[in-house]
Amino acid sequence: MRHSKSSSSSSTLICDNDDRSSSAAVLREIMAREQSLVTQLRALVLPALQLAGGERAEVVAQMFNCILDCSAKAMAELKLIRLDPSRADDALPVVVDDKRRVRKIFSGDGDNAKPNRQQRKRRRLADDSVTLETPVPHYDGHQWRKYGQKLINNAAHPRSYYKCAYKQEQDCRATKTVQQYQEEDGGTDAPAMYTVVYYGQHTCNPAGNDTDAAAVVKTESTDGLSSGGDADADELSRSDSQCSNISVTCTSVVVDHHQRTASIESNSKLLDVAADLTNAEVNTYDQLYDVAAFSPFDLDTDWAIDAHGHGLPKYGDW
DNA sequence: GTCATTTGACCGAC
DNA sequence: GTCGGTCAAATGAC
Repeated sequence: MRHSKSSSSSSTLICDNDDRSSSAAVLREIMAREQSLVTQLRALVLPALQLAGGERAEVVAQMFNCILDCSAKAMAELKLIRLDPSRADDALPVVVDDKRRVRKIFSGDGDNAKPNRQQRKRRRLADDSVTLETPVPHYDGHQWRKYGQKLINNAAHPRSYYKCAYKQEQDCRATKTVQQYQEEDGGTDAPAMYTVVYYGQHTCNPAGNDTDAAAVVKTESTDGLSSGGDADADELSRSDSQCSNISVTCTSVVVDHHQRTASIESNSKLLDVAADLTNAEVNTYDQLYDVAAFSPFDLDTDWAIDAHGHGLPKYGDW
């Protein structure tokens, strides 16, 4: 995480338009890195928690989803500020889209529209996306269905296209593309790296439960405190404290100086979580990145290989 | 038989 | 005209 950029930009978000756009760009970069780290950390932490006890893994999984969701929403808000600087003081989220795309979609209702074809191509602006770089592109907490693959110009590997597995059931329009950009290096144990671009927000609810992760975390926290009566009580209580702090962040997505500070504070808790679970020294975000980038695929028999030859940890269905 | 993936074709954006 | 995103029939795995 680029602390220096974060701190230097934190006081200039609401300023003149140029400074605001610049700060928003810096924040977007920071948050994209944050999302990448959280995604990789989740792939590392959850299997370890699953071995220790499934219930806590479920809670942590919900927390990770909550954090990623908050980041995505904050990113979207930053984009709105960039597109319309007058919105910097407006906390209400609105949907923005490419004007041409909107016109095309609505004109599809016309008599000249070809059946089932008017929305076939919906080119999306880069502003409608979140990009991550990760060694575990297929492990992000959502279920996806591959619907296409294409060779892209000047790319060594094809790009795969995925849509949410609940698109038909719940009309969830989230999609993503996955493209490998770095070969696996057996000499240095460096895993293959992929660029994952997410489009749109998930509107599905796969478990059919209340998706208010903050509320779920709060409930678990109460249970944990009341039931912890042995040597694990202190550890449980400490984890619950982390849950509570993160849930506070997750309940708000307004992007201002206050929120960014809160977000960074919560993410610093991830360093503690990573250190506890990996028995490694994780005091900086660079170390967190190093730990999260470690690939245990070849060491753990509880890892499966998916249809694409990628390692997937087994800890239940998402 | 069912479901997910593959793959060629289609189509809009550039 | 080229490129890239999406569709849908074909194919394969179970």
